[in-house]
Amino acid sequence: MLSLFLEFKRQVSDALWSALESLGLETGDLGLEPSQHADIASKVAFRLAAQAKSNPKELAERIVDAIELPESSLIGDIKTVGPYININVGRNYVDNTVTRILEEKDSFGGGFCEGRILLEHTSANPNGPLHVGHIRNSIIGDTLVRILKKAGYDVQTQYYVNDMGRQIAIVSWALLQFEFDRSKKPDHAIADVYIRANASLNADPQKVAEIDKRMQLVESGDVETIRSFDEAVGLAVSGIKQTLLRMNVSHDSFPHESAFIRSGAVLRIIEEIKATGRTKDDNGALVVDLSDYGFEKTLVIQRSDGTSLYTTRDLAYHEWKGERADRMIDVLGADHKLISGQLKATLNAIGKPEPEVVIFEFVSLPEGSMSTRRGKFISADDLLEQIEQQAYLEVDKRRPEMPDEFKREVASMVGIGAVRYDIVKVSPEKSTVFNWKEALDFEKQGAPFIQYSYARACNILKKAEEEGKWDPTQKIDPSLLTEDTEIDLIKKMASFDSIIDLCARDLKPHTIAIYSRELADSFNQFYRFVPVVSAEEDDIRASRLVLVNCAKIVLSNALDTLGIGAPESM
RNA sequence: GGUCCCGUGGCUUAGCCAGGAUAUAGCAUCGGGCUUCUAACCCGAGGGUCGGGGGUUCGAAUCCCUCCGGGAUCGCCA
Repeated sequence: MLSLFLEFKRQVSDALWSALESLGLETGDLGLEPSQHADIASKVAFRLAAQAKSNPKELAERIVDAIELPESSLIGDIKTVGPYININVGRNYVDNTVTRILEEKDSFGGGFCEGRILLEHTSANPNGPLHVGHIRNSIIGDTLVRILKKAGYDVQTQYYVNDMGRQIAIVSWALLQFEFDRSKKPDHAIADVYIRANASLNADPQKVAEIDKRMQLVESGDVETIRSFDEAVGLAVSGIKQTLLRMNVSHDSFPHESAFIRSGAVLRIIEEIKATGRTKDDNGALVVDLSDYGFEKTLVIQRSDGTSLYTTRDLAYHEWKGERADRMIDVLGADHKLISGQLKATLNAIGKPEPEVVIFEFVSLPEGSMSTRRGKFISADDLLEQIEQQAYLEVDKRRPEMPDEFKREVASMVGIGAVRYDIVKVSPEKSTVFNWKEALDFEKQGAPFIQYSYARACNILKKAEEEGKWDPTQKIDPSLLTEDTEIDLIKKMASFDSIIDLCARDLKPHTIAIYSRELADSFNQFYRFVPVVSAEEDDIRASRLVLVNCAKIVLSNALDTLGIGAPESM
């Protein structure tokens, strides 16, 4: 079903077009935009002033005079303010919104897109635990998944497992050299031996030959080497999965790079690229010329020892994905900008569909960039542990009378929510520096603010129910909702689906984070100024209770889209 | 050196792609509000050369050029 806001916008466009037509004016752009002065505003008078041989202010008035509105319009009033045409929604829009939220409940806000999407995110090398840089990928990726699902797409998520790269050769070698600490979470124990192995390889460069040997063996299918790679990867991935699950992130499948070697897909795609005539031999390595795509340097797709590279296997992986989805989306760190551009160009050159790539900039530490190899990182597990402890203290302070189980449950929701919100609220293209003080700060107007609004809505309904004042089946009249804060809240809720639509199109998840905060803000305004349970008249109380129920539904949907828990009490 | 991203009050940040009405919020600071549905809330105040300069335009945080600062990257790592 079309978004009410978009339907309103369409009606505004229609009304303006026909008004312009009656005035004999033409334009390609009505200059419609949301505005702080109206629900939507048009700047069209600026553009057409010259054509109409008039000044913008006068023209705006003439246009508004020429507008005719049908009886059932969602448009309320149209006014000029100087050269601007300000359009507000009408009662129909407000009433429809309430009705629609009650009907659609959990599904309110989406369902207007269709098609299959394969979205890849996180895909961190299994050489240690996820760190605070990786989870920016996970959180952006998972939020996008939730947005796209909400929009109506059939979304499958994948974590592409590097089980053949140099790092993994080092990890599997490390497991033979050093003792693996079974008492630790396996991804952390893997990092320990990986860091030791790197130090050892640095100290004695002759050992590097052993790593090269292992890479050749694994690619040629040596059973024992494959087994040892698999063991290393399995240990790391099992730990990574636990961390992701703790953050409400899950993947539908974990395709392994090696599968594309063993299926022969890598060799096939190399042949396809060769057939374009773009390849040449460069000191024994096979390289692709992408200069016509703007890449000065060639792309290596086969080493001089005949083994494949990450890029080659990634090409085969994307070919496979392209055959199974209408849209492919990859969430990648800024270090992948160049390589993903080359990947897209190569796919294009062989006539295959290209992925849409969402790039996020790095999270660094005050002392510099993070590195698993050097052991310079803050693990996601550490962050989650600390933030949940911090959250527990906050709950304990505010609700000392509640049982420990309640406190832990809320602390978990609030802590995880705070981490997810803090990360997703910032545009992906901003690079950030991790800071413990800020990461553990609950005073910011972030996830807890939104969760608290939800809990407040739940509490009102609970209280009304206890007093026998709440009957969810009762028919109400939405037109009794006339307070400014009530109308503002309803309008804000109405725009949820247009935000989902925008996010699904632009792949910018921070928009939904900002919307959710604004929604909570609107609810808090309503909460502050309008009594619900204690409202004097029965029919007004009933319609306000319905409004609270609507807010509960939309807040819950928004939180769900952010992957943040919605506590009924906190 | 080339290429890409970022630069908005003390700090964090929206708006920029599709240029227009007093530049968005939060934190911090200062002041006010709990006998009324949980104050993880609400109200108010101060605080901004939108990195610098130039250009396009009736109009630039937004588009173009240039410089400065930060991040990323520049074939057989991923």
